[in-house]
Amino acid sequence: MADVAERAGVSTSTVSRTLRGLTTVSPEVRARVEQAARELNFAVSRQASSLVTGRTGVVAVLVPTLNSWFMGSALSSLGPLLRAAGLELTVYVTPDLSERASFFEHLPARRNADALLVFSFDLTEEETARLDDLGMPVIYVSQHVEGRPSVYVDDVAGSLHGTRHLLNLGHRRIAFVKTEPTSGFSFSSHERLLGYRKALTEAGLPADDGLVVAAQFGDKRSVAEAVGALLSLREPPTAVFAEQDELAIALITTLRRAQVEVPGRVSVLGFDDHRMAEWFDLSTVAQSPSDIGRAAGELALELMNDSDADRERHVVLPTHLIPRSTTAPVPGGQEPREDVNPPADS
Amino acid sequence: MADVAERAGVSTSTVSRTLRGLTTVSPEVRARVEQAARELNFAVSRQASSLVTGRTGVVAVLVPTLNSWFMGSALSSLGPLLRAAGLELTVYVTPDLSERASFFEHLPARRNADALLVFSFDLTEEETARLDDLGMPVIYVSQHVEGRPSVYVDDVAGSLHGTRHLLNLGHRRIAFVKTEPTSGFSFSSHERLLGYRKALTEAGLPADDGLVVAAQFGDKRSVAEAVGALLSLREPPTAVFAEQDELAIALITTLRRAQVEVPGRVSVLGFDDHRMAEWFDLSTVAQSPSDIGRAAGELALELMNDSDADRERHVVLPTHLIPRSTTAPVPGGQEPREDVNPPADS
DNA sequence: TTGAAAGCGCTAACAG
DNA sequence: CTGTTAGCGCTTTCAA
Repeated sequence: MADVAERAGVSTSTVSRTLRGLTTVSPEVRARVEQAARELNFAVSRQASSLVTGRTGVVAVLVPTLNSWFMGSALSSLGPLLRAAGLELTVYVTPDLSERASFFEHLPARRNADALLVFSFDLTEEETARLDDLGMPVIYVSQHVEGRPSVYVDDVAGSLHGTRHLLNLGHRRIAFVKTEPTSGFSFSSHERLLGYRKALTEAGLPADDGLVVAAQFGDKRSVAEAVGALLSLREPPTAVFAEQDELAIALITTLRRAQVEVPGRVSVLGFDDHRMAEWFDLSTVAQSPSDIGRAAGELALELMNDSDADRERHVVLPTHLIPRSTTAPVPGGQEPREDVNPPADS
Repeated sequence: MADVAERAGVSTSTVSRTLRGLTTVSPEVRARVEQAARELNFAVSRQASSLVTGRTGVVAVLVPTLNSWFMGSALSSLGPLLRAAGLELTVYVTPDLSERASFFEHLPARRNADALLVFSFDLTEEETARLDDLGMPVIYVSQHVEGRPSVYVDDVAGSLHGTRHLLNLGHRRIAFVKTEPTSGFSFSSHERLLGYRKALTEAGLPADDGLVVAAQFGDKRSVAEAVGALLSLREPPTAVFAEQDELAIALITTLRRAQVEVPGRVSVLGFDDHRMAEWFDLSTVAQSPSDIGRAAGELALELMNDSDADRERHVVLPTHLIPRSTTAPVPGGQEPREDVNPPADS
């Protein structure tokens, strides 16, 4: 910066002011400084400036993985939003429990970010407490934590509506397939199961634990076992609600391979509206990760810049049922019954 | 840090040495300092330390998007690798040309990273030159640039082998469907087309431009048009090689919807071995993005830490043909001909 | 093995 | 509107 100052014939203070866009610089001086900076290919060292301002100019995100449709979409919208605000995005990828433990032990973000976005984690009390005294805004994304800023879709309502759709098609035996609980790395899982149960209760149907099974969509065997469990029930389901689209696709493939027609014999409903859902013509409950990313970024900016901002704000995004061709009326021509519809819409 | 020093009854120099793991600290002092640091919940400010050391402790990546199977997998393996080396990962997401221009204009990474990994870009000479005097190692990933460190799979060989597979099944009319050229955001595209052409030439087949069409897999209409173009040829293809798995899936869906059996009438081969490929039972040419991410990270570490390292090293990763159920012998029972096989294996 | 002192490159407060 | 001055929190000589 000293070089730039010398070349422009001014002090470093002036260079600093110019480069930060302060208005208290005369146009001619500004022009000279900018040219000098350009000629010398100068860029301000964030390290040095943050040392004195106390702001790092970076927003950190903690994610279980980057290898998912959800995270990819969310961060792809978050990134540009932050850059537009002059901020950098640093990512902590925590694929397993030991990485996670290490993150919480060292909290490397501590002094190296102005805000932290925590994605899709199911945190322990202790972990949350740890983050509380991190000294920066912490936003919980795709999950909600009491009394802390959060951004998420209403998973309960989403699966409530999804299940109602199946009920309205006349289905009475509706299974729910959840992902294998990879301890602490998913939050929505419970909520979606909750919405499913709520809809059944609403319809006066008894809870049947045999209809709730778990599977990992990366693992053909586990999917086959889940399907097997359902098909071997005394009274097998006529519809399956999958916790995620990818799981739904795995289920459909497995069912069809076993000569069980979808939706002829079993309807399958997903959750996400994953990019692949359209090609599979999968009926699903849509959420928009890019909206989530954007909302989370905006909330982060607000909390960073405005100390009066509501530090307990919850931003809840909607879901939308997208009926496509993997859900159909219950086989046997049974007409949807009136009493299926809930007394009032939530 | 001063607080820690006081609490441990030593100087800040000693604290600094301890926390960096230097061996020139007596065990008892080290213990005291570590405890004090823990009690005060202290973390070193990267900003301050990098100001004096000149190293930022961050590795930057420039990516066109995060919203893809490839990027997600690559970064999911890169992230933990860097963290293990005590480095942070900052991501510049550049989804469009204006963001890209802005990145190259300001080069925000300039003084704020120790290395830059550039993913999947098709750079202009000028952009490459710009990166050359960034003052840090720049590694080109999933692309190769003459005289610069690069990590990529051998796309040419991959599609050469893929095409040979189709030839060996007796196919003679083999189409290639590429992605719409989103100017400058893909590199492998050309290479894969090249490998395809090479295989045809090898087999003594003429190049037929009518067999090469473009489509965007996000856009049903464009996929339908591409399929239409192929089906309306005087002599339609009996096999289609798609530049990417997602495109292959879109093609298969579109073909089947049009009552064109796959692989009964048309074989379809993909490229990537995307997570979904297995569920679709898609024949494909596999690459491993997580291996790429890992190799890129290792190369970056090497270039950052060892000034004698080869600054022009190219790491080329292999591809593997995975035959599944979307490729079959050419319809009509025509036997594979001997002269299809190339004189020598590459 | 430890401490004292001198900056790293920048911004902020205060004069002018 | 611009320059001077004093640090921000660390690491690194250099001495002890």
